Order: sequence, then C-alpha cells, then structure tokens
Amino acid sequence: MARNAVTRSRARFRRETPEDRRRQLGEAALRCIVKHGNAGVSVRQIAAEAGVTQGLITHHFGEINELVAYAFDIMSDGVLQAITRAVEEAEPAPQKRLDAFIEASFSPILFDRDVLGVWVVFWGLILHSPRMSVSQQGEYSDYVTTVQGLIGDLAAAEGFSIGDIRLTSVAFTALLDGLWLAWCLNPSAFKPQEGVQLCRNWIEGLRRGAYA
Amino acid sequence: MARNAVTRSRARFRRETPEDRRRQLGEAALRCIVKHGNAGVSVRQIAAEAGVTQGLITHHFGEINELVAYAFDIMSDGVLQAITRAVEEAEPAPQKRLDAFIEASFSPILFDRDVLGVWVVFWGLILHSPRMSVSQQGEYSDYVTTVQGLIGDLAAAEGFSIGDIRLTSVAFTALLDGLWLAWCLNPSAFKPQEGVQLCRNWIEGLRRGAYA
DNA sequence: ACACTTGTTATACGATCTTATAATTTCTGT
DNA sequence: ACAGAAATTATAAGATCGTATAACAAGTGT
Repeated sequence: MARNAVTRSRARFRRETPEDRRRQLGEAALRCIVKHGNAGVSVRQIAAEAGVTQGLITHHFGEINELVAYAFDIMSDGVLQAITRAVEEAEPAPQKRLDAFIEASFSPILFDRDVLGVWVVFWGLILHSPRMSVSQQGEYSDYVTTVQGLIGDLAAAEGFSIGDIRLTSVAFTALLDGLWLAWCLNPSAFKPQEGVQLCRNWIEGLRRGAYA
Repeated sequence: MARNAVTRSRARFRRETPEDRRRQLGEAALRCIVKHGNAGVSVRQIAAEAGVTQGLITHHFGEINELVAYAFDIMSDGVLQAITRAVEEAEPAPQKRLDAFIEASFSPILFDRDVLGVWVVFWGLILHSPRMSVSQQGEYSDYVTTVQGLIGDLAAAEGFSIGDIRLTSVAFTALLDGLWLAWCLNPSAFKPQEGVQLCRNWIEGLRRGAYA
C-alpha cells in the first residue's frame, strides 16, 4: 500500500485506455482551436495542451488529420445532444418543442463565441479534407432531419402546408448557421435574443404560407 | 530598337508599379487559397504562384497577414461589385431589383465552390486577426446596408410594414450566407435554383407581415 | 550616356512543423 | 513476484514556415 502510493507518486505518466486518451486529445485539440484558430491545429500545441508528448498523437491517431476529424465529431455530437436535450425537456406541444430548439440555439451553451469559432475553423477544413467532409455530411444530415421533424410536427398540428419540407428545413438550418456566423464574426451585429426573434419571424412566415 | 528588344528579352524580371504588383500578389493568394485552403496561405506558395521570390511579399506588404487582408478586400469588393452591377442592370421596380439581387447571388459568378471556399477560409481567419476583422466589419456593414435598401424599397412600394428593418436585413443576409455555406460544404444539399426559391419564399414571408 | 531610385532577387537564419523509430515505463494477468 | 503487452516518452530527421539582410538590375530622369 505504502509501496503502491510511492510507486504511484513516482509515476512519470498515467497510462489510460485508448478511448479516454483519444477523448482527452480531442478535447485538447478543441481548446487549441479556440485559442489560436487554424494555427492551433498542430501536433505540438495539442500535445502540450493535453500534457503529453507528441508521439502519443501519432500512436492513437496515426496522422493529425484523424485527430482533428475526431475533435469535429466530439463537437458535432455535443451540439446535437445539447439541442436534443433542450427539446426533450420542453412540453410536448410542437410549438413548445420548436421554440425550445430555437431558444437553445441562442442560449449561452451553444451561442458562444468560442463554440462558434471552432465551428468556423472546421468549416474551413472540411472543404479540403475528405475525412472531415464525410463527418460533416452525416452531421448535417442529422441536423436537417431534426429540424424537419420539428417543422413537420408544427405544420401537422396547426394545419398549414409546406411545399418541400426538406428544402424548407435546409433554409431554416441555413438561417441558423448564417446568424451564428454573423454574430461570431461580429457580436455587435445583433443580440442573441434578437436572433431568437428573427427565427420566430421565420416560423411565422412559414405559418402564413410563404413556403407552401 | 533591336537593342531594346534584346534587352527586354534578356530581362530577368519585370519591374512593375507597386499597385500592379500588390494586386498580382493578392490574386495569387486567392488562387492558393482556392487550391489548398488554409494551407495555401504561405509566403512561399503565394510567391511561387505569382512567379516571384518571397522577398517581394515582404517588400510590398511587410508581413503576410497584410497580404491576406488585402486579398480579402479584393474578394469583398469583387462580390459586392458583381451584385451591385446585377441590381443596376435590372429594371427599376423594387421587385425586379431585389429579384436580380437574389438571382445574382446564386448565379455561377458568385455561387461557385471556389469562390465560397475562399470565403470560408477568410471567415476562419477573421476571428483571430484584428486586421481582417476590421475589413470584415466594413464589408458586412456595406452588404447589410445594400440589402436594407432593397428590402426597404420593396416595403415602401408594396405598402407592407417591417418592424426592425436593419435586423430583418441581417436575417436575410444570414440566410444567404447560410445557404452559401451549406452548399459549399455539401453541393448535393440543394440546387442553386432551389436556393433562389428559398430566398423568394423568405421575401414572401416578409410580404405577409411575418416580420412586422 | 550615366547615375539614381527602388523593385526584385538571392541567401540565410531560427522557429515550428509532421512523422518515424527506438527506448522506457506502466499496468495487467498469471 | 514477474513477464508480457501496450501506452508513453525520448529523440531525431527532413520539410516548410516567416522574416531579415544585402546584392543586383530595371527603368527613369537628366
């Protein structure tokens, strides 16, 4: 026991399961991107941020692009989960669920300059990384599907019609992404609560048959 | 004359005015970004693309960030000019002008993966470069103002009301940016003409008083 | 024809980058 | 207690990066 304690205190590094270590490295990568943007995507910086040596990244991910893609997946999952949770916690009426979705999108958990900044960096990488592109397509598809479900339920409950619901969902997703981007690049452009209002206005247009 | 010809053919480099050279370097930078994304932003690559040595970039721009910011300005001006020209060539009725704006936004001149790809890279840089941020804020402001003029004229001509026209213009701009981004990351998400339709639907919502 | 200005090249230096390889250490199973 | 597996470190090699400096050369004015 004493032996154990001494041994552990003398340990020069902790041995962790591949899953844990991969996640630690992924989260360190996200922190680096928050701090330095594209410049933060570097084996050395990420390893330092995670408190390990560079070789560990090679060992667990092979090449750095794989780590970045993994970090992107962590990020995507986090966002979708946060939104989904907010929706599930809302009252079951379609109006309430959709509004919870909107509110969550502009709540500090997601509508945060650090979060959005990471997102923007990823967007810039996706175009030239097939691996990232694959992740993005899956994530985007899930996202639009979620939006489509919410909007479809609302239309069914209130009895208005939508011409092409998938396309319409793409538009609403684009509005959200566009507002995220605009605010991220220039937070003085509008206030979060104004973003919520603009989304509600968009829904109001939907109700009034502008997309029929 | 013969002397002149010989001399010119033997010339090892062309001496150009600072303005011309700056523009050449800026355009070379844009081509590098098209080809390699963030990775294309490099003194060596850009100099090679422009067919000059690295020192020229230092000479004309001091540091590379200044060149990148200059390339961003070229890009912004080009986009705004192309759109403005399309609007000016349209019939003077507000409906026609706004529709020309939308059509131009999704025409191959602007709705092009190369063009949008450059845009996305710049977005990623703006967050961590004060110099880029300054350019972006000016460009964004001009853009929203243009949108605001078009929408305001339409509202006046058709007699519908808008609550906060600046904010509403921000939303329309966000919708455009969001659609650009989505299509750029994943061109199979929708067709350009569908993008036009979605913008027209948004305008229809405006007409029906969703933003009053 | 010649000197001067300055655009341009040539070269070098130090920092940082990715990746590969071998040595080390921790932990687990027996 | 000890051996073996695998996580981790340590180290190195070769590219590429940004920037500074000095030499060179093209065009201009006289």
